[in-house]
Amino acid sequence: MGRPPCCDKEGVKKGPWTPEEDLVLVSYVQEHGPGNWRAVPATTGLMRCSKSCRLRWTNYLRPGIRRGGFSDQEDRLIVHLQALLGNRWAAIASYLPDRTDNDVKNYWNTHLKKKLLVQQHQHQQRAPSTLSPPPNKGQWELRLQTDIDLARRALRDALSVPLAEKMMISGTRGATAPAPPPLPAESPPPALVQAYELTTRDVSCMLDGWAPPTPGKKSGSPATPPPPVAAESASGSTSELTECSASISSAPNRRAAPVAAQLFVREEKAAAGGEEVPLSEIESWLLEDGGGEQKPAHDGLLLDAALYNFGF
DNA sequence: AAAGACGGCAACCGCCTTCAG
DNA sequence: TCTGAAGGCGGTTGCCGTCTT
Repeated sequence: MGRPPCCDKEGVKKGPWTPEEDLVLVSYVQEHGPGNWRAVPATTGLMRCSKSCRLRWTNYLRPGIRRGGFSDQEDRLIVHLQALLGNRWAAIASYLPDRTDNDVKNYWNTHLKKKLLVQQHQHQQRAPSTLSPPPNKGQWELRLQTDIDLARRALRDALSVPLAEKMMISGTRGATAPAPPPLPAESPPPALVQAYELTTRDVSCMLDGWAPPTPGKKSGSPATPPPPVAAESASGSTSELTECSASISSAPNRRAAPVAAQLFVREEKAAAGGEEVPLSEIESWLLEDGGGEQKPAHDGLLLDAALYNFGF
């Protein structure tokens, strides 16, 4: 015996979501919280599969999502992480607290991959010996260590950018999101507001004051307590963006603790003169070595070619 | 100005893991 | 303990807007 079926295949609507459907879904989540997606179609009358509802929420309607306008820092972080983790987009996106795995994946496939190929091609023309025959075992071990060192250094670099810079949108690349409308006086600063894609922001505004319920024992991280940021962000001194990041990190079914989100809050608290937030284990791992410069050990390292030729 | 090519991205598909019954 | 659905995730598709000819 298993669970009852989530939804029958017949009569399920496909294709783009309408604003009305979005509104229904947002209202449901506002009332019940994210999760138990199989109940959404039955409860709301939406003619959508539960999976489709979850996808729509996690990728577009969830508060705090930033669309398009990837910064150079984000570019670098994605490239580094992709080199280290491969196409594990969910893991990569966990280091970009306001990005979704789908967004990162699309951005990689449509922008970064091409950019990387061009840069690699240019590098091969400058130094054809770069892509040399595979190394022997000793070299391979050295390579692996270099990969790890590079990734750590990259993460340090990317995550140590001043908070204000992180929150700024470059506006020179990626999707051309329309400029947000004028904001009321009590709204967050423009730099923060720009972080939201227009339509998503509109819907997200409906969720003001809403906080995700405490994750149940459902899949994901049953033994993992919510990150510190979730509770601390409710202090009122933190920005809307921080709260969004916190709500993301504390959302149910989130497997990896978003380190970047924690760093976000640490930096913001430090900037505001607040108390020091303890370093997590991962942060400590990232930041150990005292930020010492590490040089690539091999010319033949493909990762080196990717990273350094990419202009990083 | 029109038509075809191209690129970006939202959404679907299918596989895998987790977990409820 | 077993079964099968839910949820998560990465790959892929197809629509739509933009660009080029």
